[in-house]
Amino acid sequence: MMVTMSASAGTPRATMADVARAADVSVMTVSNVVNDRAARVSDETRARVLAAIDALGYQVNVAARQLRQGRTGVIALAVPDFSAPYYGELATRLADRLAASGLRLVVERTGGALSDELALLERSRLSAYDGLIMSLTRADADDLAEAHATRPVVALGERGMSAGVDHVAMDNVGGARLATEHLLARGARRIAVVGGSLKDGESMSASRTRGHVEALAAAGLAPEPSLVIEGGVDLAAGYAAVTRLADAGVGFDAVLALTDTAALGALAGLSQRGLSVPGDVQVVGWDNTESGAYGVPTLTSVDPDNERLAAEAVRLLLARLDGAASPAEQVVPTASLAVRGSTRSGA
Amino acid sequence: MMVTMSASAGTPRATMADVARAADVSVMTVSNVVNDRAARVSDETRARVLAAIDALGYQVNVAARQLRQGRTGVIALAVPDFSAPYYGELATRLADRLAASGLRLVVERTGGALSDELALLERSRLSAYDGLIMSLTRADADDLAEAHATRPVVALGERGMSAGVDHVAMDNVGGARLATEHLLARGARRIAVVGGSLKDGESMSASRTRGHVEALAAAGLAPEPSLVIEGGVDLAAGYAAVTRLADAGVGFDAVLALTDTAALGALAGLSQRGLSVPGDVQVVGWDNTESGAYGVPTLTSVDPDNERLAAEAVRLLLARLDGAASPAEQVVPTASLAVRGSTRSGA
DNA sequence: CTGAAAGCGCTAACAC
DNA sequence: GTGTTAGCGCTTTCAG
Repeated sequence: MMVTMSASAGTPRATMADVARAADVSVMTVSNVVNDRAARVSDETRARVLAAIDALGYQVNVAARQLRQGRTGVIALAVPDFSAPYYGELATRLADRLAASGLRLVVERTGGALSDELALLERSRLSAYDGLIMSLTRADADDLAEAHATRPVVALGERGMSAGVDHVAMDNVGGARLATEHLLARGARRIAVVGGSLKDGESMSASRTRGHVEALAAAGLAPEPSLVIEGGVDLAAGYAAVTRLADAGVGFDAVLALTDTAALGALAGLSQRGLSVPGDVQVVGWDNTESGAYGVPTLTSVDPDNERLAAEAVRLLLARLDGAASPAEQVVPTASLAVRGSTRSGA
Repeated sequence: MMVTMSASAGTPRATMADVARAADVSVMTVSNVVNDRAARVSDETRARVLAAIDALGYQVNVAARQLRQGRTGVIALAVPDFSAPYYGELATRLADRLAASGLRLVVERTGGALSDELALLERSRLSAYDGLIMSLTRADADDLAEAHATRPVVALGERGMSAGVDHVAMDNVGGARLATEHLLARGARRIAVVGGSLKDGESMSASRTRGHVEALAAAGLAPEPSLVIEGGVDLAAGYAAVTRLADAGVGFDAVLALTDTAALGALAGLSQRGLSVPGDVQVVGWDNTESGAYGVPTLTSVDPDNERLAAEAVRLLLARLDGAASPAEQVVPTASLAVRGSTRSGA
């Protein structure tokens, strides 16, 4: 361990009043310079003010500005979990698009509990942002409506919601049908659903499982409950699911994992058990992440149309920031399938 | 697309004055209730105030509070890139530890450019946070010192810095030596360094490459420039590096990738080329991420001691928030090697 | 083009 | 226990 010079937190900041004094103008003129209200200040005054700003190292106090005008220029993205690559890719897409409108993105973690998701909506926290994009897993329409958010909120992802909140949803049922049809066409007959749930409802797990069951039914097959593995959709869950099935002697010839992350965990588990993909077991993931595209083997995955999801979320949010008071919209991009090496070729 | 009820941004918020009026007390009493200054308000008054708060749906205005007391309870983590799993895991560890001290973590992206890293340090942006943990790639000691941050800053990661800023560094040279010795002991003789650089300096690439070269030298081997692949350390870079080497007919029997992400890309590229790991080519990554532990095959990786990195970063930051004016510290946890299936067993 | 006054919502410091 | 005063740093409004 090395020890070097002091690391104190710096000088007390200069205020607009300090700058005004140094430049021998009023604070209002400083404010006009800082905010580029061009028409309102002469070139020569501006130069003097800028020099003073530079000399004092002045920076505006965002808290004061926000208190006065109520805006921050920052949008928050709330995700259940920092670690899943999908959310990282989502954040990247959103940040790029928002930057084009002069807005900054920061990412918060909700922890995936209902109470955490609602806490973010409390005005006390939301007020630090101009708007919120929320990747929901627990909260639903009624929760959001009750929360009476004071800033525009766009819900993203899983749940079928209908009321009061702009929502960019995923094509959960359609995507699961596509994936299942693809597997059936390639000879799979016993498909394990990692992260699935046979419960009713609009949760991500339930609606994707429903799409899967519909596709089975269309092919004259009945779902088998022992192949629907409830639990998480992270790496460990995918790994554990295939390992447990194999240990229990439950036969299966395909895996539909409800996230790419779970699918990668399943690939690891299958490899560990000496099962080949796609020879012994075919695997389909969900989200079409880059991490899946670089899997071994490369991962066939449901593509929820990530670019469109991001584009719509930003469009809806910008419209609200612009003051739009139109009814809430629900947008559901159509899912497709990105076919790669983890499922067999040909039909 | 569906259209439902209105999604306006909600009611104008109630202020403390509104609550005070409703409860027939002063704003100061409301403030005391809201901030749990227990001793200063009777149970009966408190109940009345809480009822009013509930009835009006009051929430404190954080901007006003911040303007007054200068603190926000929020710590920012700045990372070059939202997508790399390593940063997600880092954010998770930091958020958990900070939560134990009642602090919230938000994640910002710097984009990995020097100007972006410095922009975050500008007081105008930093003032929204009580402190900043910065995963540096471009900025160094002098840059940070010049930035005169107004809040405590802890630098994290790659660069060897020495002055003025608390810094939790990685054991770049030591980790690279360990990894290289491990590969040499298992029979590797031609080790490709993905993301490496033979330039001088303290950059992540340069210092890890230096450790690698030192280990080669200790074994009486000379580095071969054609095996040091400059460029990125993401999935695509790892994939492209091994693909190009194979196409060019440059023989290699091992890969030292400077991140797990690049290593996973390399695994994908090797698999695609029909090369077996660890039979034909052994692979070592860096960061010891969960994503590597679930690779196919599971990834041997340099473990920078992630838990300790997070713990030290939080410890240093909390000390500064507490007002510590001690000299800047530099902490360098010792790296170790997590040995898994991508390198051969035995010695 | 420039400035003075008022106040955003809150809390520290001090009365009572 | 509770209230009063003052002011954090900025921008809106209106007067010059």
